[in-house]
Amino acid sequence: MTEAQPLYAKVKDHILAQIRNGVWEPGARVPSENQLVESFSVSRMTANRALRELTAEGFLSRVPGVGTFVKETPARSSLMELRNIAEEIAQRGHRYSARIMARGEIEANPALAEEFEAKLSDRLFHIVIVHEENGVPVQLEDRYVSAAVVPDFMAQDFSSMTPTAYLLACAPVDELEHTVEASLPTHDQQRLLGIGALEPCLVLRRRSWSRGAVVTAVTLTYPASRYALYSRYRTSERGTLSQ
Amino acid sequence: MTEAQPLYAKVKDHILAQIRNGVWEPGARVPSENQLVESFSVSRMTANRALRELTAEGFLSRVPGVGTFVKETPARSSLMELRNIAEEIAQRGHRYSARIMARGEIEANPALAEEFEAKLSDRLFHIVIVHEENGVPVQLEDRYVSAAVVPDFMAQDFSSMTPTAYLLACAPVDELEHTVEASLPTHDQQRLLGIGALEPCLVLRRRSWSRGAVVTAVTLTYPASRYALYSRYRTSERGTLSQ
DNA sequence: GAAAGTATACTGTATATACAACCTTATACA
DNA sequence: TGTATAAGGTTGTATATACAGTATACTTTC
Repeated sequence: MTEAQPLYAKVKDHILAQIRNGVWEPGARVPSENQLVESFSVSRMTANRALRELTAEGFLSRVPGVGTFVKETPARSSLMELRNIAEEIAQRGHRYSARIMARGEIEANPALAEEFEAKLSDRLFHIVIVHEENGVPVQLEDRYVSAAVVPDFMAQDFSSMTPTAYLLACAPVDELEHTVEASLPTHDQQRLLGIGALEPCLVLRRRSWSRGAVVTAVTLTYPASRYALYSRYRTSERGTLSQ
Repeated sequence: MTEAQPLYAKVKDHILAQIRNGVWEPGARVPSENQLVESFSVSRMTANRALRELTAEGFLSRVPGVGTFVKETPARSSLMELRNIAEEIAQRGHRYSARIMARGEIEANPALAEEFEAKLSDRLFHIVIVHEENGVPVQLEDRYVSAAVVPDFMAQDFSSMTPTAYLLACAPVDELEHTVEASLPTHDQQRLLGIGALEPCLVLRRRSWSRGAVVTAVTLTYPASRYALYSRYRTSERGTLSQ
């Protein structure tokens, strides 16, 4: 967990933490490169790299001759909010249930290592859950979790709290990646979801990052006839839409 | 227009150009830092910055002790942004083309009237376009547009400017609704997209509002094998990092 | 008092140098 | 033949140094 971290990453983390904890509000001035040189005992190039990367990542804005400032970040709603499927079903007045079909701890294979931006020897938790609405399977969750980031993951009781909810409570998400595609179900998926071979499925893949590390990678499979993804939101004043 | 460009930017541009022009295919090896030092007469730190930034931007992948390689970039579309499919395809260095399969003006039927929150007598434009990447259909666009909001819609030449781009220029979007589902293609869709009956499709439905009125309702159908929806963003950041 | 000049602080870029970690390949040895 | 070992190339990080460009505050000059 406590890996040897490069110096520039330590500086980045410190600044990000101040922003996340609200110590430095949007618009606030961030220490100059020379001040960071003093307080962290690093070279100016190292401080510069930390500030430059945070700027490229959208957290800061810099003005030559003036200083560095926390960027204004209006809230954005997204198509893919991290919604809790249990709550969602309950909200519709239906009965939620879950069946855990598999759980274990494995070593990362090459594909998983790349997905987690980690090494081959790293350990991952794996869990397969079928989520049901009124007893009918509506979502197949196939999830890998970094054991380094969330060591206590397996101790949880996922019939009472969904993995999504638990992970959100453990590690603040600061980056999300989604891929949505359509596919016909495999034999396993047909069996677990109780659907036919010709029923198309939505497949949503999500990776989430916390403090620069991949926390979890999950594949959610929805039978098309029982589920659709939906979102509706207002765009902010300045507009989140690019052409 | 030829601005004074930093050296690291010149190196970046050169590498990007080779990738965009297809000189360096995905997976191909990129010159090492020391080779760039030689050919560009820069210091290794400058070459390193160029390669590091291109890696952060998703164009390259680097392996310590081995080398730097052009990253594979699968066909993906951003979920959150209203992006122009023509630009998206061009950005991948591929050829974009479009075929208009139908266009006309109709009166709203009950279903459409409800969708547009309008009256039955209201007039709507209808257009069906097949978007192609390197001559292969990748998206079927079935769009209705409010004639009241965008009276000049039909006067446009949609082989040179996509409807999305035109509508964005006409009416600022202040609300968006998305639905994503999976389905098997209808006969018409099979014919228009040139796919088989067993190829599942992603179906994205979008409604957009401007000044309280529905501007357009569109159904986009993507063959699963040729396209996936993609988004990646930082939760505290404004712009989507689509790459 | 206003304009011009000056000092200072800050960011942006570029270089030379150094060392660590990693991977591949060739070589020496058992 | 198989196994260590060494060598060389590659990326990753860190430092010290230098100079350019920009904005602000202060001082001088008219």
